[in-house]
Amino acid sequence: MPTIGFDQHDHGHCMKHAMLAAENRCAKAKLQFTPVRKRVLEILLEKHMALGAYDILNVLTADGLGSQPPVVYRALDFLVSNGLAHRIERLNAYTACSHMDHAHAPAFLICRICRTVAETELEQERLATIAKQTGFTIERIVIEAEGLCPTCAVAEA
Amino acid sequence: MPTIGFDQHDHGHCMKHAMLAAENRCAKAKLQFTPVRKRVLEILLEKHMALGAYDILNVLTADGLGSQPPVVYRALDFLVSNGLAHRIERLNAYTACSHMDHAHAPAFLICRICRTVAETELEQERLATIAKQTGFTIERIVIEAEGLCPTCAVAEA
DNA sequence: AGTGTGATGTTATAACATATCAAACAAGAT
DNA sequence: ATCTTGTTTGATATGTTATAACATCACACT
Repeated sequence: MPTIGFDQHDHGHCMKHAMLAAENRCAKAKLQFTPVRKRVLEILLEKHMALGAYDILNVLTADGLGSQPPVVYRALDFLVSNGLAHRIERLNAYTACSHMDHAHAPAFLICRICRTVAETELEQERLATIAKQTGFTIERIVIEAEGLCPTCAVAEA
Repeated sequence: MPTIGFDQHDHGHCMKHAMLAAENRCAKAKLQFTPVRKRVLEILLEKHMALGAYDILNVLTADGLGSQPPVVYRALDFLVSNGLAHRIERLNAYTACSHMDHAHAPAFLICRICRTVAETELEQERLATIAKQTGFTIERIVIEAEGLCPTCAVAEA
C-alpha cells in the first residue's frame, strides 16, 4: 500500500524508523542534522498531521530550543529542501515525509477537520505533456486533495 | 487547445467575453454581481496573472470602491465560490477563471517569475481511486505546477 | 413603518513569513 | 593549536495574508 496516514500502525516504531532514515540521509549527504532540525522533525513525526510553523515554534519554545520565528522557518526550510518534510500549501503548514528513502513526487490527502495528512505518489504524465505542449518548464508540482478522512467522515454523519 | 495563458490573444475581446459569461452565470444562478465583485473580476481579468488580495485592494482603493481587507476577501470568496475565479494556493493569490462556462477541476501552470497563470483541466482518476481505497472523501483537489513560462525561460538563459 | 436578507463598511487582530545583523560553532588548512 | 571560512543560531523588527466581530446600508416583502 503506497499510502500512509489513515491506517493504524506502531507509531513508536514508525518514528524511530523515520528518524534513523533521516540521520542516514543527512550523513550520506554531509548535512548537519542539528538539534533544532532534529527536534522539529520529531515534532512533525509525532503526529501524521499538518502543523503550522507557529505550532511547532510553541513546542520548541517549551523545550528551550529557540523561540523566534526564523528558527523554526530555517529548520523547516532545511527539512523541506532535503526531502525530510513537505509543505502543505493548502494549509500553510508542514508535515514529515513518509517516504524518506527515495525521491518522489508526492500527493496529499488532507482532512479538513483533523488535518491528518496521508501522503501518496502519483504519476504526473498528463500534466507534463500539457506543459511540454505549451513550452512551460515544470520545476515542482503540488497535488493536494482536501476532504474528510474516514474517522471524521463518520463523526460528521 | 485546453490551455490558456501563455498564448497570444485579443485580450480586449477575451475580457469582454469573460465578463459577459460571468454576468450570464450570475443572472442564471440569481447571484448579485455587484460593483465591487464586478470590479474585482475585471482587475483579475486584466492580466492572466495571479494577484494577491492586497494588490487587488490597492486598485480598489484607488477606484474609491472600498479600502479594507474584508471588502476584497468577500468579493474573492464570492468569485471563487461561484467558479468565476480560482485561488492559487502556492502563491496565496487569485486569478480569473478561464473556463467560466462549465464546471471543471482545474490544474494550473504557474510561472514563478512573472506569476502568469495558465489554466488547464486534468482527469484525476488515479487520485480518486487511491482516496477511495483509503476511505478518504475528496471534496476539492488542488493541482499546481510551478516553473517557468516560455518567456521567462528564455530570459533566464 | 416593520422585518428579513444579503452586501458593505470599519476596526482590530490573528496567522504566516522574511529581512537584517550579530554571535556561536563546526571543519579543514596552515 | 589557531586561523579562516562557511554554516547555523539568536534576536529584533517588520512585512504579508487572512479573519473575527460588529455596525450599517439597501432593497424586498408584508
